[in-house]
Amino acid sequence: MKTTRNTAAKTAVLEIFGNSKTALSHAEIQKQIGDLCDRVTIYRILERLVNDDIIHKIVNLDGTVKYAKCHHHAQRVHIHNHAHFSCEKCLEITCLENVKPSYIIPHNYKVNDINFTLSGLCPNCLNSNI
Amino acid sequence: MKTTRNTAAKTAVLEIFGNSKTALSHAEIQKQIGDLCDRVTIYRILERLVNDDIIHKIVNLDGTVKYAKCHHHAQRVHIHNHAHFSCEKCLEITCLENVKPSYIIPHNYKVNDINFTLSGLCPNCLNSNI
DNA sequence: ATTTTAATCGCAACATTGTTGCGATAATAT
DNA sequence: ATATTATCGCAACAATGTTGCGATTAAAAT
Repeated sequence: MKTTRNTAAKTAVLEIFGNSKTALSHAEIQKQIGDLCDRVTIYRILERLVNDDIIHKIVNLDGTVKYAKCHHHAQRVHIHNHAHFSCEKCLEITCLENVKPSYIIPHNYKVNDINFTLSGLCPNCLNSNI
Repeated sequence: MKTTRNTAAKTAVLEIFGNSKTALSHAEIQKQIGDLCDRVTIYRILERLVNDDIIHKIVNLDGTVKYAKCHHHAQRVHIHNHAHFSCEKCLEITCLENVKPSYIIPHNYKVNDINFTLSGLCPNCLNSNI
């Protein structure tokens, strides 16, 4: 039945996500974790958290991978269909929970998951550009 | 003025794209190229072709990167705002040129580029599943 | 409280993907 | 034919992710 365990490393990773308003990469998590656990362990924790729908994986336009907390809205089936915004300047990735794309797809395709990422300048960097 | 040259390797890569109906990864191109040119050269050719708007880069949900030919429709500004479909079974990625998402974004964000990828079963694999 | 079990970990080793510097090569303009 | 310089090949490196396996350890069972 595959129970999932609470370990020190997992707790630490969850706390890091709790303190972050933006999505985090493996490297960023590792920097915060320090030598509390191994590099590989972080990969495995992230994998588990994704499977348990506690975080979701975000792939950016440039191919970089980040993770962010899931905010469940009492949906039965949990699909991460909201948009992500990737700032070209500060490189931060944020979930735009309320931005959901609408689209029409040919009937002979079966869609299981979607990825909708917008890239450009976030409000902070847009202001400091003026 | 930076002229761009036609080399044997570039011609070969373009021909491979011409013969493919789906998007191609660096590894797939390399397999077809054989030892006609170096691995690094393929990276540099892909980089150039992207800059010249001859191909566009597609980042899949799982983080894999592929490239596909651009189909220009007499637009002045060339934005790759169409959807891409990634089949979970045959792993092929195809451009859905006619599928374009509509969405509403907060005004304080400046969007320069978008990535809209759908993942699931393509028509071929959907049929063979029945 | 002690034992059992299997989920998780650390480590080492490896694979893939992508980048950079630099001297050599070759496409194009003159 | 010659000059210019975009492109190439090679080697070396870096980042990211994966796998196997014996050692730990959280949590269930006793």
